[in-house]
Amino acid sequence: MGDTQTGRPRGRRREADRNDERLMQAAREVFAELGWDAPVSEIARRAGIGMGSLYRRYPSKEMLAQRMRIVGMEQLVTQARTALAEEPDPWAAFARFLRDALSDQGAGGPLLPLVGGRLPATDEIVAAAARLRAALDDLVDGAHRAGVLRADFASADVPLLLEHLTARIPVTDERATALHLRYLDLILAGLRTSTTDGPTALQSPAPDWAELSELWNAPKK
Amino acid sequence: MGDTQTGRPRGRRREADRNDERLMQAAREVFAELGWDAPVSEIARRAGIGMGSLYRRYPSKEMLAQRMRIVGMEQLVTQARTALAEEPDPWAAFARFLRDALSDQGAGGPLLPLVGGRLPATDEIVAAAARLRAALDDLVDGAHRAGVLRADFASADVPLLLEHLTARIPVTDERATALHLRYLDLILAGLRTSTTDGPTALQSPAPDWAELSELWNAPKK
DNA sequence: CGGCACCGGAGAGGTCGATTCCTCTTCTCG
DNA sequence: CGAGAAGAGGAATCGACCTCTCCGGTGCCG
Repeated sequence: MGDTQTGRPRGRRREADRNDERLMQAAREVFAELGWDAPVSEIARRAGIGMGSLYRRYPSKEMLAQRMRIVGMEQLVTQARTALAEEPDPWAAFARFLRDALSDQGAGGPLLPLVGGRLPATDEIVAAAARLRAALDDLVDGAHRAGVLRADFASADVPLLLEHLTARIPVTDERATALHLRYLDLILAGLRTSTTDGPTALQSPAPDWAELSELWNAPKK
Repeated sequence: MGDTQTGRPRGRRREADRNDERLMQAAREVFAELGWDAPVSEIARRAGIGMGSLYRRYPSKEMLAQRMRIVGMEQLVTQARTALAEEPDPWAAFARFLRDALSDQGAGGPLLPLVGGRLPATDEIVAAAARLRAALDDLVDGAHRAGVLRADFASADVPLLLEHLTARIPVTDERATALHLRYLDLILAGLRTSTTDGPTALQSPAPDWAELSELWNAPKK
């Protein structure tokens, strides 16, 4: 059945779908590298499609970015769930997720685009954020319960950490990713509970998800 | 004597000097928050001076930024030297320097501006970078020799770490600094040599100063 | 083979920012 | 005290650049 309902896309229609994928891909890369100010034309160029096609699919730059944010978050959710499912050890799952998120193997794009916050919050975005939160909670709670992750680390720290770790530095994508992973290793070392260290409590309070959503969404205009 | 030579600045001249300080201060803040694309007018606004005055002092935005980079680097050098002088314990000195650099107490500005690399390298910049390197080498070597800092951490990691840690997030300056310090604590925990952990070697190779200077300076045009 | 739906890309119109220019103020000095 | 220098301030200039629209060309279907 499945195929019968929508009909397997063929010809022109198939190209449109492929274009859409390339678009998301390109948008991820470009926004990650240049930030919100990246010219739309650059996205089109990298996707190998014309401006016309891009704007037919998404009515505005903002809509494009919104969609990309959702796709990005869903990708993180998938990576979190996969890590959880494939790694029996809670610490391994946690560490693997962070590494996957940074190297972003699935998408091929070198960086992940939590991107230009300060866009109006769509219902879809809110929903995606909720799913992301749930997934990260699972990951972090699991590690906490296993006693391998320092207790003063919250799940809301994860997106912020990723955002810090993906700081844009003007080197080749490959080297940038390598450096990101290097510093992730450092942070993982600091995150792991060690029975020897006592006085290493974090001094500033953890962020919570309310703070994150304020940070990600425009002040409800 | 001393005063006789230049004459203690008075009146208009004195105001000009004060303006210059405010300018550097404002530039630090604004560039730190908005990045290289920050409008010059915003810097002037925050410094409380007019565009005319700004442009009489610095012939272009680029020159202004260059000077600011030098001032920023010198400030880091001072902080490093101070930490080294005032903290007998190598680890304490190292940690204190990083904390100082992030909270930037001396300047009053909330963030430090390693800023928009990719500007042509002035001789002055090269010299300042060399002094910075020397200071950081001292700090890192001291900790290494004391055996309190993991061996695979290089002095060239310091500027990169700072750059990562100061990732711009759109919250109040105070909260941003708090979060930066939070993640610094995490990294410090990971940086400290612990005799218990073996398998935590960093996977990506350390950066070196040659890489940094490429990253900071425009490809000699 | 004709028509439709879609593609790519040049260009209109508008925003925004670096730099300049001109006016008004504050000192300095004879 | 008045003229002139040295600045201060900020509006106006001159482009650069970007988003989004419009249009001629092309491949696929019947």
